[in-house]
Amino acid sequence: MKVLYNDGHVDECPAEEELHVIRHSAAHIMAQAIKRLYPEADFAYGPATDNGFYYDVDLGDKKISEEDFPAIEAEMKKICKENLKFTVFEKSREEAVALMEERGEKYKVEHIGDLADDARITFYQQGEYIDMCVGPHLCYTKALKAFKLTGTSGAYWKGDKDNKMLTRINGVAFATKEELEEHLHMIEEAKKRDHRKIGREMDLFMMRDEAPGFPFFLPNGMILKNTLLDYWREIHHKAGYVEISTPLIMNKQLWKTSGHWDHYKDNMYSTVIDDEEYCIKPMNCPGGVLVYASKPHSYRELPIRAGEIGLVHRHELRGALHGLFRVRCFNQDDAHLFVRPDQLTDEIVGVVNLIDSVYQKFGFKYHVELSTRPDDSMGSDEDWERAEEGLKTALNELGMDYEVNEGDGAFYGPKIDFHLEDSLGRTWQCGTVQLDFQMPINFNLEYTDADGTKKRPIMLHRVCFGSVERFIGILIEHYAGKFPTWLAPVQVDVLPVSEKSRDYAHQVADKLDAAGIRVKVDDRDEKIGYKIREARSIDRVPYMLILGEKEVEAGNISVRDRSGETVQRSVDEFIADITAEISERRS
RNA sequence: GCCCGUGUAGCUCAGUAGGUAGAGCACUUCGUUGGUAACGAAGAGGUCACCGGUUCGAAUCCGGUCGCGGGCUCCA
Repeated sequence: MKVLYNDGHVDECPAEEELHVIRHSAAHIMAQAIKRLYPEADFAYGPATDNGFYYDVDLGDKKISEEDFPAIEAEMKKICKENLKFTVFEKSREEAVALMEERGEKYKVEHIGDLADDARITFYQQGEYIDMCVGPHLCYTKALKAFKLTGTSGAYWKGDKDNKMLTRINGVAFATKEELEEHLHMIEEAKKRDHRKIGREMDLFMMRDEAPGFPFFLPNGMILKNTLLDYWREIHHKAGYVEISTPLIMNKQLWKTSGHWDHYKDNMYSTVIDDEEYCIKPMNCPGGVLVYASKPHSYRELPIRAGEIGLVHRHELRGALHGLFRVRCFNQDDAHLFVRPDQLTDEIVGVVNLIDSVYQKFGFKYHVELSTRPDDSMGSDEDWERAEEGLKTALNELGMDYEVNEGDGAFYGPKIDFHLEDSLGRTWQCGTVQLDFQMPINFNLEYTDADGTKKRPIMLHRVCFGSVERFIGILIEHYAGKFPTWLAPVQVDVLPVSEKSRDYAHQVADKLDAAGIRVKVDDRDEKIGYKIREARSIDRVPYMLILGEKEVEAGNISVRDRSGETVQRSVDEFIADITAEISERRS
């Protein structure tokens, strides 16, 4: 595919960049269409995205909603059909400002002001539409063949909540109509995996208007949660962790000492007890610190790795709430490590490896970010530099790829974040390792070193799942509710064909139950096809036992797995196999 | 918190021009004893999110509140 670069030359585009160019050009063509239909439209940023593009636009008093999409798409198609030629030209800063002012593009004028002094300022033009852009772009509008507008939303100018909110119009674009159709179909399929939908169908959890952002876990969801925590306890015990539990409510003075009151109070719930102010913990660390500080420590004891499944409450903005992914109370699979400086890198590496092993267990794709010092932070520059260096050293030692997320660290220290994908490809922060010099200072934590002097330990905060609730949401979408047997709330559904095999079904189920298998009997007065349908599409059980007169007579069972394959087996054989599958936590 | 959209039975959704509500599934009962993705019939179930306004009359129109959805901001 030939594209137009911003120095004016036309060249073959590297294959891996083609879609990006198509999508970016689609944004320009959409802007042109909108400008034709809404002359007052003032455009801000309009980049390509993973599957498409968007343009942020200020429409003054006018509004664009999805109802207007057919008209905009029709105009875009018309522009494509006109087969306008893309051209490019460069301007000096003054000329650029003059051009954009003349065309009433105030956001572009502001953007020019933000560009580096030596930046080349180039403009792409197709037909009457001119846009400041570094390109490259398609050569002709006809080269855009497959696109669709997908929605509108609000977006702050330059991503700053103190700025004006613009209208963002999103679209998707592909090289061919077939790929576009395939993508739209994929999105439809992905929506069926939504954890909110599956959570309801499988009776895992529920939300109520009476408690927005505070999930209710139902019996099936509790099995899932507890099974995950059993796994967590096992691997943490092996990795040398101990477990503690600290109070949900602690007095306000503690949160002042920790720094939470100064840096996090907008997110904290509080209450009054005996006329004194108390806070509901938004994080577990101060509790963990009090446990450490409760007695003297020797250098020989370190590192101390104290785990805590801690329920935290945070006042999240209601517009941010999202199923189990963003809630107002959640369990962190937390741990605080108190380490000597010479142990730091090894401990970070150990934590990162532990998190990686958990994600591999479930087959998750993830990416890593190193988040650095935020504006609102505590502590000295030197400590922050040391801390950021410490995390980088560990990541480099592991040979791990990571992005740097400037200014996104915790107020007490920088962090390594692990981001997992949901069914629609949105990413959510789950695991994190945070390095903290501040909390040990604020609480005057010490250990006695080999030479008898008092030293300050370094503190690591870390989670693997992150939020157990969020992790469960990701798991539900990852497996589309078809959990591996060890996690499945119902592992075996026993389906008698008729009343004649009902007693036998209960006998078999009792035997499985005695072997510790999570089993259910569907002895309703329904036909076998109906029961199978429900067991696979609603309960999503790994195994069904189909028991009719044939099995009663033979004294065996028919085992139907998720693929629909059915085999005749003895009950004992089946119990032996499924027990092994569960205890090995096979995926 | 901000922008847009939205809120009718447990779930998925109809409800045309304002005249106090419907379907399918689920549920209950009865019949049916059925062999690998929906057996038949009957019944029960809703102050149409909430508050206020317009109107002789509001699920329907208007305002506010709350919830939910897609984003932004923020975050595990």
